[in-house]
Amino acid sequence: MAPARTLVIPNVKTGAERLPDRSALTGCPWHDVKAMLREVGLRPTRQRMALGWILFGKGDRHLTAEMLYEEATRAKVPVSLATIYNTLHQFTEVGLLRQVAVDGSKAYFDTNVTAHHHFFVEGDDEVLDIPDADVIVGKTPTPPEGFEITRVDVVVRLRRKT
Amino acid sequence: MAPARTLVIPNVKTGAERLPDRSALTGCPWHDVKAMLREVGLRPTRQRMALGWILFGKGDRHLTAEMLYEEATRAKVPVSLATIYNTLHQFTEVGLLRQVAVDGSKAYFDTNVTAHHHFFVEGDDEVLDIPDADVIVGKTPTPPEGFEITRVDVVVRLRRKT
DNA sequence: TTACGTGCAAATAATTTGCAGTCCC
DNA sequence: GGGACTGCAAATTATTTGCACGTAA
Repeated sequence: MAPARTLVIPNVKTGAERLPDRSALTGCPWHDVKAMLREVGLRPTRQRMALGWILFGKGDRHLTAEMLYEEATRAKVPVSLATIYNTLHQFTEVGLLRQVAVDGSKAYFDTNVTAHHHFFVEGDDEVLDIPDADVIVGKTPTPPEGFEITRVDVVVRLRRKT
Repeated sequence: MAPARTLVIPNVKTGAERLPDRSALTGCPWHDVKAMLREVGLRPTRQRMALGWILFGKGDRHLTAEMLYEEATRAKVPVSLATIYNTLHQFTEVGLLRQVAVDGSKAYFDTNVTAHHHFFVEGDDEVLDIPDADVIVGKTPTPPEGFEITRVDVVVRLRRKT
């Protein structure tokens, strides 16, 4: 009997609560990104448009700043690394992205901001979404006195079979 | 055969002056640091002894390299940061420590190497163990073809109640 | 003795910041 | 035009490395 999802993640968000509507992103990416930026109150500049396009133009992605920089460069979009970092953080603040801490060294940004968890492939340093129904946190632990839970992150670390 | 010898720690002037009962070393089956190091094949040098003492002398701990460095310095144990890093990694390799990736920026080392999960206090950047029975990963997800699971990490992020 | 350890300082890697110049509204 | 945005380079932070010297077995 498929019990209802046990995973309950208290999604305590400050400020703007609504998740940006990306349902229409299948259409003209350029137009969509501009609307998306307007919606969250970010000025649709050339570089933010281009980065938004790269980020949200092809499904769920997990990128580091460096990866996005290379991709932008490859796409002939001249953006500085500093702007990449700024943009990633701004997008995260307004809820367009989610930062995931899978690996100690670098920060990954996830275009899927709904509640879900991750595989992390050791060695390749690759991040994958875990299919939604696949991980269940049975019992959310009781936080210590005076604290509240902001998020529960599950990282399933993988290695290539020998 | 002499019984387990007193560990010689140079001039420890912190509050924890007394020699801890080694039988109470939670998660550490060895009876003293020297034996512990021998057992894992590491030469018991002065600095490794001192760091092992600090790490395993008082229950489960979550330390960064910087924290351990400061504590060693405070305890009048002259150790360089490079040696701290070397030692932490060597200890991790032989299974005395476990590295936890809770926060993107710095690496935490946990003296509790048994299977368990963590609270992470945002802002304070503090790491706490979650009581053993408190989190249950109900269903381990199926890894993608060709991969096997090495570990499942659960991080429950906390914030101070306002 | 001699290989393993250690300290120091310089080298990397990831990210942030200061500030002058640029561009959207 | 003015304030938001961007780029560059220099600054920070966390960690690693190269190499001469020290020390446990």
